[in-house]
Amino acid sequence: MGIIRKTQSIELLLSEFSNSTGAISAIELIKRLSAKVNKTTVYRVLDKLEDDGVVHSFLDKSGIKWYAKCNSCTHAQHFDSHPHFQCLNCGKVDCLEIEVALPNIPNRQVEVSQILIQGNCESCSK
Amino acid sequence: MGIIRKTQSIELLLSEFSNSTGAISAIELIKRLSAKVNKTTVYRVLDKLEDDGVVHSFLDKSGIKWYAKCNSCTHAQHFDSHPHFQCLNCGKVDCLEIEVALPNIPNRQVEVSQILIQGNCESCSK
DNA sequence: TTACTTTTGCAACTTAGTTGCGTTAACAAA
DNA sequence: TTTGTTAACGCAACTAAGTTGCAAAAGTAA
Ligand SMILES: [Mn+2]
Ligand SMILES: [Mn+2]
Ligand SMILES: [Zn+2]
Ligand SMILES: [Zn+2]
Repeated sequence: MGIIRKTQSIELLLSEFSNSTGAISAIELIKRLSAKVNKTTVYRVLDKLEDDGVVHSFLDKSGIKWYAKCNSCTHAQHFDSHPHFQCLNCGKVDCLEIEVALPNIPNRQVEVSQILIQGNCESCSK
Repeated sequence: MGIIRKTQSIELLLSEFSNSTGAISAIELIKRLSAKVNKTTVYRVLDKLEDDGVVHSFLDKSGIKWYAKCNSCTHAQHFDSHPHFQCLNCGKVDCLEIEVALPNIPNRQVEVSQILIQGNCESCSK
């Protein structure tokens, strides 16, 4: 079940995402909002936002959770199956709006795929 | 620093890998060897085997660590950058010996990429 | 306001993995 | 075969991300 009431915590989380282009880790959000929102609430709100198609989540190489805004997802369907890029220098993570074509895999039915690419971002590759 | 002495724990870990075609999670290895090897040792041996190019590791969707045999890697270089496949039905995980061509990503230097594909394996897709 | 129900904070818990340290066991040299 | 060196080990305690249960607080519609 998604979001039903417009509460302060939800507004605060949403404004973090609207002030940001890239992805934000759950840990970073907890840190940023620590004065105003409890970490349990942060996790719970993120869950609900994801459930509603407002944000999507993925894990980085060290297994921690990141969230980014969705473009046109709904409670019924998530379309965000794009790769994510993590800069090995500055740590920034963002969504790549590109399609990666997976070759056919013999005898296997593909349902989902997650692609994490690491390297140097635009600002860090000079 | 990699493996220097051929100890019992190392032999036991190695035999788990030689008796298996797919990947094995650290947790599963700890469970299987719990009577003979301490979990700290399991983690430390896996680290060293990876360092020596004997196995490679990756995280699954829930962030837990899996290990699989390498083909022709060494201490100096890991060549295993293939995708991994996890069956959503039986949980089995294995290496896919295929190449996935990533499109060029504007303004970014790609160093590494990790691809986890999920779906139904050969035995589970009937 | 009131009544109802969702959402929140807090503390306690879970789980995968790590660290420090004293003991054990490889293994090379004697 | 014994001995000395030190890598590897077991154990207990710890870390860190995320989860759970429950009582209190805050939305919302009446
Ligand atoms: Mn994304
Ligand atoms: Mn592999
Ligand atoms: Zn960068
Ligand atoms: Zn299967």
